[in-house]
Amino acid sequence: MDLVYEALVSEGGFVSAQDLYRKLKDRGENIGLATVYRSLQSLSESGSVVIARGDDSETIYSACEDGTHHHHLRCKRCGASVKIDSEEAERWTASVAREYGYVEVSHTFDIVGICPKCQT
Amino acid sequence: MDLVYEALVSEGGFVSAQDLYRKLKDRGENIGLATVYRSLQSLSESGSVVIARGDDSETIYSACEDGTHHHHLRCKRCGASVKIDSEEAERWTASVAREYGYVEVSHTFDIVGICPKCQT
DNA sequence: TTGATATTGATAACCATTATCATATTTAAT
DNA sequence: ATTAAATATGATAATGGTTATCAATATCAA
Ligand SMILES: [Mn+2]
Ligand SMILES: [Mn+2]
Ligand SMILES: [Zn+2]
Ligand SMILES: [Zn+2]
Repeated sequence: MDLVYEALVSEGGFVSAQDLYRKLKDRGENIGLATVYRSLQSLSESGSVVIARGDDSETIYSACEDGTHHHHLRCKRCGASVKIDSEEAERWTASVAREYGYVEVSHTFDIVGICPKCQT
Repeated sequence: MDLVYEALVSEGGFVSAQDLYRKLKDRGENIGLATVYRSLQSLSESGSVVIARGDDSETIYSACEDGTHHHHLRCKRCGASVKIDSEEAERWTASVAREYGYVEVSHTFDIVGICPKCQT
């Protein structure tokens, strides 16, 4: 668990469970894939890891200490992400939900692009 | 292809390929699961079907003739969805992308709640 | 020390999706 | 209408990320 969290923190951005597992193994750690999944799962439940869905069918994870509601702008090349303020978008979703009479409305924003460093 | 499209239209909202397949079989149609996937795939490429990712790991599809960029507010109970105007959110994402120097930025909004009909 | 409890790693199972392939259907040319 | 090539279809196997299982190991409290 601590090992997985460390590795994820040092990763800096979003990474898949499989990739994280490979990197840990390559580093010589004795760890199982199931443990990586389990750790990421409980870390996300405890709020220190955020989850997103990459372009493909892999779930990707990133360490994020901030427990308050926010979103990320993520690089599709390297996985780097920046926390972004979303007040404006929050108000928009709330007003849309009200307009159509939907309740218990939640949302997921997946915003991806190419970060400054990855631009040739 | 036409059969799949019809079924999806009559469905009204979002539904998974597996569910659509089951409903077609229950209706007595002679169709294969692969054909359902293939049809939904090409329909989405031709722009008459939109794709989203449900809470679980299933991809869900909905007939949507509107080829312009827009988003949906979807009911997590019955799959019903309403097309929503997102100009405000579009401007927000564009400004965020500019602020952090990200280019080629695209986004996916998944906004789900409980529709008026499904509220007890 | 000892016994109960929780964690771990290896591996099998799961399941949505895709690839394969033989058959059936459509299309175009003769 | 015949025939041959091209395309679409359904059945089924394969893929791959994720989860379940389980025996072994570590942790903890008497
Ligand atoms: Mn938000
Ligand atoms: Mn948009
Ligand atoms: Zn980058
Ligand atoms: Zn509903």
